[in-house]
Amino acid sequence: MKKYTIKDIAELAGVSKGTVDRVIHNRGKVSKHAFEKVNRLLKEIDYQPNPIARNLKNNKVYSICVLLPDPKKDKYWESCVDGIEEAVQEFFHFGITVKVMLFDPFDQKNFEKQSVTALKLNVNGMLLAPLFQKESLVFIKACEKADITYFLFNNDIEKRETQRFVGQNLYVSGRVGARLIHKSLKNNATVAIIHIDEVLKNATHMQEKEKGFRDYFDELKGVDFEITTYKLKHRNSDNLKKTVKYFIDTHPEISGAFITNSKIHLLAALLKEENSKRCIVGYDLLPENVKYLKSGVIDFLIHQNPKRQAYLGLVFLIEHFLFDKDIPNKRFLPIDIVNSENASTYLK
Amino acid sequence: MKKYTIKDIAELAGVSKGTVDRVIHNRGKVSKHAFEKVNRLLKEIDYQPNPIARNLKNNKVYSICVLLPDPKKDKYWESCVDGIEEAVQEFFHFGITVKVMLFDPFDQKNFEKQSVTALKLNVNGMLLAPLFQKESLVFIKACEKADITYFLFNNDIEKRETQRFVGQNLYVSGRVGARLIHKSLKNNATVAIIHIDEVLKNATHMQEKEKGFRDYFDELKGVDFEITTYKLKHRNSDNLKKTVKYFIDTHPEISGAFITNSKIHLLAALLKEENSKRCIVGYDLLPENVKYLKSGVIDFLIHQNPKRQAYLGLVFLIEHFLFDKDIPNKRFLPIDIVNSENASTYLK
DNA sequence: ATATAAAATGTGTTCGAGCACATTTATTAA
DNA sequence: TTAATAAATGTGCTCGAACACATTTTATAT
Repeated sequence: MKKYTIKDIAELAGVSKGTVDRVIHNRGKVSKHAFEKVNRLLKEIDYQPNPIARNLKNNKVYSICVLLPDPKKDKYWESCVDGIEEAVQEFFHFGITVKVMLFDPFDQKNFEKQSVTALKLNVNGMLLAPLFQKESLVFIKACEKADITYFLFNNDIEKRETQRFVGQNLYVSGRVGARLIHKSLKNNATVAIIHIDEVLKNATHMQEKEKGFRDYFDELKGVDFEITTYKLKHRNSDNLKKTVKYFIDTHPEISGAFITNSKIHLLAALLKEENSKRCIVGYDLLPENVKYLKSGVIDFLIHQNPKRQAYLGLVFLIEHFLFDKDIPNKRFLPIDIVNSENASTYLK
Repeated sequence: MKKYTIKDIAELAGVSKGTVDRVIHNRGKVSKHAFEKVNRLLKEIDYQPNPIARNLKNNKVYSICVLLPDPKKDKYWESCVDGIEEAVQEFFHFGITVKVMLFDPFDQKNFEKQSVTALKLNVNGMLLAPLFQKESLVFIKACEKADITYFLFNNDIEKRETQRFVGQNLYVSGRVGARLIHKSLKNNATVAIIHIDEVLKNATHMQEKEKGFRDYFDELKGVDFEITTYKLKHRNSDNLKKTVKYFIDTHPEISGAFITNSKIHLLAALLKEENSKRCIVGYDLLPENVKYLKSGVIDFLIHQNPKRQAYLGLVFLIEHFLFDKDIPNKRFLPIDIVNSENASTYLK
């Protein structure tokens, strides 16, 4: 398995390396005869340019902006920063500049403001967690207009032409939660789907999870689960706690609960002791959540792997710029089920 | 954040790049004065050589041998080949040669024979799945003597000085299985640990899983699980089926079963219909196993990710040779819990 | 036929690290 | 002091792709 270089191809075709280069890059200024001869050889040999040499000379500097929610406002996003860091480290020598911009996940206006600033940075690529549907769509259109290559992670948005997305299939994710609760509770039980502190207008991802959850139970035969959806929504965290407590006190019949985001610790904090007759399933390996998982209050967490999502999204953009790789269409990541025993294997 | 080159350092220190090079690689022939000046600068700047340029010139060709069980004899190993393929593809241009050697996982003599052949290949590195404890230890000693850098994957072996291993923590893996069964069956049940078709003398990995499984239940309070270990061992697959069938017929009281390897489909084939009062947990996403997972006969599979294990093991060796990276000590991979709903997210 | 433009092809430099070899400077022996 | 030797330092080439620029060949106009 020989490694062919441009020089090898040139010699085989009886031309100079300049001509081979022109053929490879379609720069024109090549006679039909030479073009065909070289092209045939390239195909025959399945020539792959040496990626090492290719990037040595590369004096271009590509800039990418990552637009994601402020981890201070929602800890879920903390590990994304690690993933971005990792990718930056990995491609440091290739001339990649990454600028991280944060926005308030509870404030559309702030997102709009930050996205306008991001556009002004005049970057080559944009990695975005499109929390707000409508505003994100506007932003993406603006990126297209400004010839900025964009990529989405965490959640997808509807009504898009392109398919540039990395993350989990949230519908399937809801089904996974349903299966876990079903297997734990057996037939006949009262189950709650709980959306905590979400702006539902924009949170189609919550709805996707709910749909998957409900579909799973709808498809079952011979069992009788009663499923109700609850929305606990408050900005103020003290208020939220009161609401959750009230909710728990007034719903003693619920034996299974599916909390559709990482806020599950707010509910777990009020449940305290382990109860093997109950099944509580939620999302994400926040330290708070893992604590309740290990103490047995939470039974399962679904790991959305935000770190890997951010890492991969960034790497896709970088490799597109550096190596002309195609940007992938909808890359779905594994949906990891975590219990008290395997939690530690996912943390670092 | 400027990218410093050897030339930059040389200019700053007022010496030639040759001197800087000698300092970096400790080749000597440098005056104390120059050495210190350059070294101070290197540290101050935190100089990192450009990995691209570094490998361009590299005319050395490193060879690695992968010694793993024949996937034809045990399908578990099939996906390892994909992982190896992936790594080879990724590092093709860096001058890496990989030779895969297969051995019969049920025949120690064959392993010994193949390992002797492998040693004769005169490779730089060796990636090994050390199924047979004693023989593998002998082989590793031989590698050390022949100055071959080795790395282990899938299972570790005892009594080694070095810690070069990538795979899962099998003790933890057993605990994960136990937690799944515990959560599904609640208090009081009869549970079986089943080792199918294993040569136990060498299969310390089975024992690790069993220990984790039992420890989990031993640590529980106020519950009464009865746990029994069964060994179903036959080379001939027809015989095995008969044994399994006999086992099932004579143990109707068992409501939970933990099968410690990928052979779980042999048992599942005889269980047929779904039963929500039962909990069957096993290992690995073989097509056969996934089939029974989706039909509800198997409740959970623990994914050992052999593809990633082989991939990472190979990459560690390659990066050690190419970039002088340290070989990692015991890299434990996540233990993935798979049910009927998230299975597809792990398959390609 | 010859000048001129256009097309095709070839040549040479660059990127950064690594290493062989050339050159300069310091040290020791005669 | 000078020659011989050792130590220290500098120079220049290589890897493969990319691209600017030089040169040659072909086509077109006068």
